[in-house]
Amino acid sequence: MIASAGLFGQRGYANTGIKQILASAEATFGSLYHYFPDGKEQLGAAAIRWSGEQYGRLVPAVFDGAPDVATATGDFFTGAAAHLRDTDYADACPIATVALEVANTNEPLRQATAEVFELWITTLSERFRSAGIDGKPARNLAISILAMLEGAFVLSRAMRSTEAVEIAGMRASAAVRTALDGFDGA
Amino acid sequence: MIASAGLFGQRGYANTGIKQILASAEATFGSLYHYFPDGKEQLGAAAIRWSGEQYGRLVPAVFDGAPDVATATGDFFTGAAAHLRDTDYADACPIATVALEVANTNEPLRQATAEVFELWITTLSERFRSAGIDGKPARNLAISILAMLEGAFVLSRAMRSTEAVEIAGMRASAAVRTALDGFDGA
DNA sequence: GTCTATAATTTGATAGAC
DNA sequence: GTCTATCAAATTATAGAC
Repeated sequence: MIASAGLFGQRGYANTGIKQILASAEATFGSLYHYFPDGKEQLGAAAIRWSGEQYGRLVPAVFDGAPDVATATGDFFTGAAAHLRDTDYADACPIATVALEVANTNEPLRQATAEVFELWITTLSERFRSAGIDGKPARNLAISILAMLEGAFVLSRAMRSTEAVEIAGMRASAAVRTALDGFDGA
Repeated sequence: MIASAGLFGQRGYANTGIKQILASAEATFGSLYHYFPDGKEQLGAAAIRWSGEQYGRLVPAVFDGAPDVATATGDFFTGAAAHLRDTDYADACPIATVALEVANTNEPLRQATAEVFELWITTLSERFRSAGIDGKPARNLAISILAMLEGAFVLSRAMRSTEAVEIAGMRASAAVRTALDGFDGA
């Protein structure tokens, strides 16, 4: 599972072969089709949901240790930039590549990615609400920040530079701080 | 070319077969390999660059008709949201899907996507500079806005809702307006 | 230059031994 | 439950007729 999730996230769904996954996981066809009778698609959906839950845990991991949600948001982007560098720009969002691939070609997988994004948005929104931001503005802020992160990942991976993630991180952090100060609720 | 660019953009590189492209373009193997001797990879690189140039033309198309660059930025996102709806969430960024797929698996194609992103950033930056924003802040603003657009595309396509693009558009427009007012240069 | 037929390889999936 | 051998289909690419 962890192997397939990693490969799907880095290379995409269509671009990752079952044999490649089996080799990476040191598993065989027999065991894979025993646990996933519907094959690649079922494995893909499970990998998406597993990645979504794992990556979502970064939110408490980062936010619990920060003095406030604006700082935490900045820290999240800083950490993402470091991880990008450490993995030679391979590890960014674990589901974005697949999400774009399957958006109009595979409805079950598309639903899995949509559920994960909704989970992340909800998780972030609750953090902002706990910090005193109203419900709707908190959700909009969460969507904005997730969009900045996802888009910055696209640019940073393609351009092999953390510049985009760093710039987006500063802007995201500033957006949260502004919302905290009550001057902006968009 | 236009057919291959459309398919690559909507379904990704690995997920789009040559036969599918030939059928969609009503062409044959003979003509394709006559113009693109190196096959799919060469076609992919050409499609990325062609898409990049075409999509880049939307910037003057939108910005020339707007009263100021902040309004133009908002208009761009509004237009993108409408186009998403019109195409059943198939048409968003023409190169993002491929960019993520190839970032760590195909260096020639990765370079093509990086060049396109750099072109778009430059194009946007010049618009902001013409509006009176300084060089470095103008580039950072362009990167931020492109990241918001790309990320919002990911969320909107996966969730089949224009919500993310609309929210990102408001924030992007506001960011440009703030930069114009000289209060912010990040 | 354009076409069809085919080659060579790889893909996801299955069968059946153990 | 796990393995290997194998299948049928699809993939990119090429050859050679026209």
